Amino acid sequence: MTLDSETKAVELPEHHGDELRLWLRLLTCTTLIEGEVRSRLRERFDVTLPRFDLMAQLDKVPEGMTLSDVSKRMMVSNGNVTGLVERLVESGHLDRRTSDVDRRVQVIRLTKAGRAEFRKMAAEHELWIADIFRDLTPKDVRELMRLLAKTKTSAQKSARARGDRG
Amino acid sequence: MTLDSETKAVELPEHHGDELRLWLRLLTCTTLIEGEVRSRLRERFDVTLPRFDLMAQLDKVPEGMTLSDVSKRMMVSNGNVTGLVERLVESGHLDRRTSDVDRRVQVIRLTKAGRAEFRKMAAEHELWIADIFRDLTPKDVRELMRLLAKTKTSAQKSARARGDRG
DNA sequence: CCAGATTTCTTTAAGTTTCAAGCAATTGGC
DNA sequence: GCCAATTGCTTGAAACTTAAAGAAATCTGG
Repeated sequence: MTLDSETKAVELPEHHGDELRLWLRLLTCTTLIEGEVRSRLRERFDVTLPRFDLMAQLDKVPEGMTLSDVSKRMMVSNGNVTGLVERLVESGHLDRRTSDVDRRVQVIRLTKAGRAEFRKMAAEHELWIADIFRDLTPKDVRELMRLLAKTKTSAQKSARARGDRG
Repeated sequence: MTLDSETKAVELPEHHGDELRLWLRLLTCTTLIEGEVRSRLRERFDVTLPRFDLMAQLDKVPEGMTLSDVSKRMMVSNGNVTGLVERLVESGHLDRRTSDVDRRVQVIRLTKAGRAEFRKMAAEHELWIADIFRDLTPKDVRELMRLLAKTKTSAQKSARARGDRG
């Protein structure tokens, strides 16, 4: 018993290396895919990933969203969205108007041109993603979906437990 | 048969929604965890995530690495590393010297102080990660590792097939 | 040896991102 | 109605990021 506790001493203060390796692998996968998508978007459509992401959010809601909504959905800061929207309005992709009921609120929508351009990009984008995940069987995909859902819940719980607000 | 092909028409041009949803979920998970780690690093140690990541790379290799090595390992651009290293040398965390054998090459290492500080941060960091993944069973972790490995390989293959270099 | 190609790193411009501070509008309690 | 707190957004500073172009050193094949 004494011997046993000695041999295991190195990993005694709890063994958390597996979770760390998992996190690094998750990060590597995402970085890899994100970089690939970013390259293709630039090369094929000369658009940045953040702009594409913002347009993707808006495409789902024809009646438009507030900046706060976008900010929450994209999980980025308010100030970030302000700047992104500014440039997309400038380039004619977005339409922006102040809410009638609350003059603090800015409602943004895709313009007709913006929507058309986004749909064109989104169609190709979907094929890229399919190609990137080509080696995964439908069962792999289902299983990953399940495990990532569990991961998300776990992470959210951990964040909430800490205090959540800085 | 004619009827069948008509009813399926909407999803005929290939069905790739599952992969897209999987990608979005993967991205959500990573963004969520990354944000949580970023917050904690700032709050607890007043350090940014990129600096922590760079120091983590260097901690694994006491004899030091070149900027190119770091750039490849972190999957970020060369210019990015140049700036990061500049600031970390400035703050005394990194030591930098020109290689004797190749005067283009800059070798960087953690200073004694830098290493001590990193080790302190890394110990807590590992606990945060363990907490974030708390709900996953050891089996879940193994399974995720396996599926993400497969995903990584698939994504790399897809990137290579495209041409890889922009 | 030498010219051209390659590699390593830096620089530049533009854009993204966060955090913190601040302003304006709204809401809620009294 | 009024004041305080909250909410929605903007601004400013600093840092991060990429892509592209450039400088310096090395390598390669004559």
